[in-house]
Amino acid sequence: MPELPEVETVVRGLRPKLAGRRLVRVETRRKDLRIPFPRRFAERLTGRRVEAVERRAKYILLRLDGAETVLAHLGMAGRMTIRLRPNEPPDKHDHVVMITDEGWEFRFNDVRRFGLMTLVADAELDSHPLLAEIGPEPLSAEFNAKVFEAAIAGRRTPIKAALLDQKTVAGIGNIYASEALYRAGVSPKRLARTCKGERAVRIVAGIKAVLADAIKAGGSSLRDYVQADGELGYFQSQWAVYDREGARCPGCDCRGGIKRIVQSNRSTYFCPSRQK
DNA sequence: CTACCATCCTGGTTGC
DNA sequence: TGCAACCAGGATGGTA
Repeated sequence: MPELPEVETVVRGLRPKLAGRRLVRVETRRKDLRIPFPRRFAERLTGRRVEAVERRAKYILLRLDGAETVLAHLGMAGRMTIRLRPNEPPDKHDHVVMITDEGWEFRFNDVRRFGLMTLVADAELDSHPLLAEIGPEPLSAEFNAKVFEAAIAGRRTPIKAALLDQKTVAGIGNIYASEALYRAGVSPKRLARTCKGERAVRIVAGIKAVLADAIKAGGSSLRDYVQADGELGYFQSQWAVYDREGARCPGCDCRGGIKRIVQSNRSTYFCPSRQK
């Protein structure tokens, strides 16, 4: 899926067209995605004002008037776009369409339907099952080496798997886990509980740096991901290791180049000579 | 707690 | 060219 940088880019694209606007027409075009839409979802949104567009972890939040929030996740292949395109028929995989009072058309397209969109009362947002267990925002000051070390203390799982666990830290997925560990010089196979002290400092710095760089580039585009205006991100050209099996490591002259291994059934890429 | 596997779903790519 | 197998940015729930 879109990981944190891609979701952040989508949020930044949606915000100028959605925040402060009223939804004059809302349509769901099937009854569920990963989970069912709430009862009368479209009716309950129609006429509401979007007060803010925010991100938490990989979730997109449309804060509505009336103290409710649309909580949305893009899954692996979800796209949210917003354009002026009157009367253009929806695509087969456009599952939600919303029109604002200024005539902008929002579409949630998701071929694989691993995404979701639901409606939550603001009072229940923090304790909502989808959000309650999620760890700190990696780009916030509250995510630091001390907090990170505490989160992984005692865990016998490989550090790569621990980074994919949203309880450890929010928003990291398969691409940025590999990239962050490369920047940190830490092997993805190293047990989480051994990533203490200087290693923890380097991993936290690696996470923050790679996510910030990726946001600057508008995220990574391959296959499904596009920004809210349909443009492509370009961070994939800056990947050091992800999807680069056999390529030269950009940081050293090691012979073997980038290696690919499988952990928890997901591909991991790293440079064995730089990452210990 | 942990590892591991299957599952949801579609479509693009690879290999025979 | 056809077709089947495999693979994919996520998350969850079951098993051992």
